[in-house]
Amino acid sequence: MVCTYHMPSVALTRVRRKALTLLPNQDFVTELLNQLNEPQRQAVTHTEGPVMIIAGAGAGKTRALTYRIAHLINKGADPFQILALTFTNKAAREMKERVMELIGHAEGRNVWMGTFHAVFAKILRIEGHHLGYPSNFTIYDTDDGKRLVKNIVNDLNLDAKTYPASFVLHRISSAKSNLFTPEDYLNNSEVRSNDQVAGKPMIGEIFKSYNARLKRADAMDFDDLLFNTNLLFRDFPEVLYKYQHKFNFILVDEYQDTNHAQYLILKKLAALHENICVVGDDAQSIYAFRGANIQNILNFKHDYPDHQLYRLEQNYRSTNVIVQASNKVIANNKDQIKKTIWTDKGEGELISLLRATSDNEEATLVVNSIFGYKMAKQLPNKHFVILYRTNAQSRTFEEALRKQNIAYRIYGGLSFYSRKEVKDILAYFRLVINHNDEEAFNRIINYPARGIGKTSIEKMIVLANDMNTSLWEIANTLGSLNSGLNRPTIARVEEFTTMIRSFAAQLATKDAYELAKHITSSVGLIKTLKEDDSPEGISRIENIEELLNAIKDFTEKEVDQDVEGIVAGPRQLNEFMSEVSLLTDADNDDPENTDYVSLMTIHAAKGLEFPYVYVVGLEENLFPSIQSLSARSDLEEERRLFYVAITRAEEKLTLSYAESRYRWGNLTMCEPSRFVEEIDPALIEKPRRAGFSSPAKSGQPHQAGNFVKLPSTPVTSPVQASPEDKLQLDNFEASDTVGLQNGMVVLHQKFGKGKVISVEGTGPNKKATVFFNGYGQKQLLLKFARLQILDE
DNA sequence: GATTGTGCCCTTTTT
DNA sequence: GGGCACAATC
Repeated sequence: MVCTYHMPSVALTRVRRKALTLLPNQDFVTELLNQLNEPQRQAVTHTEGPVMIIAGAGAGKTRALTYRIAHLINKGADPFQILALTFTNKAAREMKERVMELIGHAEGRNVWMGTFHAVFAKILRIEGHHLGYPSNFTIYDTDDGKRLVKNIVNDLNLDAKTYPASFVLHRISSAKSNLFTPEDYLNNSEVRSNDQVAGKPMIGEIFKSYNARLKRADAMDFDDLLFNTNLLFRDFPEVLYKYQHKFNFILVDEYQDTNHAQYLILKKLAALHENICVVGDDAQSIYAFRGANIQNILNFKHDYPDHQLYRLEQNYRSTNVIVQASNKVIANNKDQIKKTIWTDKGEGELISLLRATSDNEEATLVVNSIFGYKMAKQLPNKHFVILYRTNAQSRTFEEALRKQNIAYRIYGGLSFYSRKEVKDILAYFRLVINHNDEEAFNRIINYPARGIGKTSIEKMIVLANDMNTSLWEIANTLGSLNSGLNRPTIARVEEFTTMIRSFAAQLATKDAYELAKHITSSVGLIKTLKEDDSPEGISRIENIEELLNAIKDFTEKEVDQDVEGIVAGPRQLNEFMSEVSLLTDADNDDPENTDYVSLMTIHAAKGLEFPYVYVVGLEENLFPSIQSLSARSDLEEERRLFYVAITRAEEKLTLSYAESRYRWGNLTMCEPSRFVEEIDPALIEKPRRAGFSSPAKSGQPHQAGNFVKLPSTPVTSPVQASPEDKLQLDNFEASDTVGLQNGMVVLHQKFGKGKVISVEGTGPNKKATVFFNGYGQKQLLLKFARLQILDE
């Protein structure tokens, strides 16, 4: 955990001003700088004034940042005065580790290093009272936000189909990222007419209510952390001055991904010293969908006319084949700053392209390829990563890896902290810490069941809305209100609030683990879960145990002293909770067992590198995604995403696609992605496919890159001959299985003889359900299955 | 009020 | 294929 929040009572004014004991060590500095190339060295040693570093993929961006921090401290800068902002916890942690390696643990840990959200949350816990927030405010995640929007849509008697929670929330998020208040939103005629045209005129009203409900719950969503920080610095100059003064040196990673709110905060913070160094690559901007604004790179040039620009164009990561392929791909984008990325790492292996008939076969092919390389070259699992566009694609690879007994780890997806049972327990902790947290209240008031039903809760919510107060307040004054609840129900609600209060009373006296354990056992959740002895039920209990273990680790862990003057002591539950809300699954690495194949979305892979990279699911409508095809800017973002994907590879890049894939339980036809065609064919090895053999079964995996090629399969590069290829396939289907009917006996190259159960769909989507002896029922796309009719 | 059953939407991507 | 909201039934 990088950015640790500590007790808010410890004010920043209790400064433990460190004497600058570390004298510049000339040998060390020289050695440090000798490890850099010329532009890197210039960027690192140019410490005063605004600096922008435009760095290509693999050009040593992180290295420049970490060395810069080390160099600053060596020159005598106080680590407490350095602020380094990243976009992911993982990036922040890695940077911190590298800085500590360079200059030692004692100094390195004092640098303020964390994600925008984590650092600003920390500041808001200390300063939020200026804006009317208590220091124990809750951070609502997307899930909480969606529930709240749903409730509001319901309360306003709006149609849930016209106002889907995720859509509304996205609009609200964009508005907040651009610093729109609900009032700004409602008064903006352009926005309003957009909503009007879209048939969703009430979004502004929902936004207004959403913000009011957040405030009432003493809660902020992710966007509020930025919005409110900006507000704080805008309206409270003395607070701004304090932090301007504190952060003498500001460093920002992945600057191309900053949104408008982040841009303005940075501008304000840096205004006093103007010692701001931003590092970015426009080609790797992949977060425009959540408000990132590449224009911020241009704004930087305008805001700081005397800035110095450094370009890092030498790629140290990848082979020439990979660098050339990525240059070619990104050249298709109109919007870009021209760069010439080069490497002297040597040509390297050609890019492999795997073509599979189905998503399952794609997974088998990829995993067999991994297995082959592992065996042939004796490589550890951690050299491999499988990258995909959407989280949903992980399943088939997971299964294939499990079959081959290869250790793997999935990043993202349904994260540990978003599992229902974990969220339930966390809701108890949240409510204990912040009684006004309504999402938590709603979640657990009747879970486990304590006889407080839906109608009772509805009545309380109506009361809360009428009196504009929190649910907690209503729950505590039910006896004196004309609530319409019956006496036994009121008694049960009172029992609940009394219990929560008794937990709260122990916040200060028990450490995080003791209290968490006490709450978990007192509320009877484990007991409820134990009644379910299915595998899922058992895994739920295990997850809760895992959560308690995590809290135990946290409690025992040494306090990271990155707030000045912090008093070490047993760590408490509210400290744990303030960290957990900004955590994602990727932040839970098990240090004991690190040798696994990684599976993650391309977004999650940004900033990482692996020797062997598999980019899978390269199909039109999946990658690029179907939503991106209507606007050029969206398509270009997808292309940048592809660029990010292929530039993760150090030695060997393998691309794959499937010709058919299950989506939403339906078999869909796929065409290879246009991105594959954008790579110079000379850089790609002839495509291979596994044909219809079943390699996983034999236990005899193929040698690296040596798949069975079936003579009957037309093997052509999709780059050169895909139309022709398709034509052949179409003809095949038309001539051979056009008259396929129920009850016919057919021959399949892999499954053998089978009987047709049903035929559905038309044209290229025509498919048959066939029962094969020994294989069972299969759904086959006629276009690919090449069924031979034996008998009628 | 709780439990079980049924239809409906879903899939971008993350802090 | 699966999770979740709503409906029907005890």
